[in-house]
Amino acid sequence: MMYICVTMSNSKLYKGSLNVIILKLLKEHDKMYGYEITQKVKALTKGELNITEGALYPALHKMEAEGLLDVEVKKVDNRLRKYYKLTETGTKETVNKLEELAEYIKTMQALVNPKLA
Amino acid sequence: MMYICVTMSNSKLYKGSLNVIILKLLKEHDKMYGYEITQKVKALTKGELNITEGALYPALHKMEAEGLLDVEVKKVDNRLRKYYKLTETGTKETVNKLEELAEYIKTMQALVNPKLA
DNA sequence: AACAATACCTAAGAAACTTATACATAAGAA
DNA sequence: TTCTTATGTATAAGTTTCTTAGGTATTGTT
Repeated sequence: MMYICVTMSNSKLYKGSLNVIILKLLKEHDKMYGYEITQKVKALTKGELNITEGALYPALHKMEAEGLLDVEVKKVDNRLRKYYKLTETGTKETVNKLEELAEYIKTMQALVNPKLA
Repeated sequence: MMYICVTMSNSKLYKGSLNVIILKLLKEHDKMYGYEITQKVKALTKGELNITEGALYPALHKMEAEGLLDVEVKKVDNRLRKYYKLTETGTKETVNKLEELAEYIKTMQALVNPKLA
């Protein structure tokens, strides 16, 4: 049997949206580890958005370096997990980034679909 | 007198959104020149989105090279203008890109504001 | 025994921006 | 008159952020 994929199998991320996705997930779920984030995004978007590890891990490390995230390493089933959670600064930043995103989406909709504006 | 800017004076573009903005404007206005596009975007978004020339002109050139746009040079008031318009391919591409954007916005809203999904 | 899933990581390269600069004309203010 | 602003084009250097492609290691499945 053969299936033909009709939908965009993996639409490209728009630049900057990865950070706000991570922040939002951490805001909702308190603490998460990298692999968990990739699976969560996949599930929430029904497979439409696939966060690649090559994008995710550097992003997490950077946000940690910027003081937005705290890390806690745990060993589960003899495998390493790095749990990330928002710092106070990170929580504030999340609010800002979410506002920015909402604003941006509104702006884009006004541009692209002016009749609804 | 001193004023403090409260709004995002110039929110960064999300990667990929510039192309679809250009395509959409050309779909609505038949033909436009670069400077006109920057002014139009500024007006439509009340100054919130400023398309920089360093982003715009290379993008126009690339879309022309890809066969999405046709160019027509005109001299107005002794100044050069390059009018761009959609080719047939460009028109089709515009439809696709607009669909993709709508899809992406929906996905992001589901991620970031799951209560409304 | 081999493969998929889980879990982390980085390096090389592409792509799309920003910033800065350049050139040129016209209009308006100092 | 000279300087700045607006109009109009363009490119070069640098940054950020992603994709692609690898690497390591454990556990569970075929």
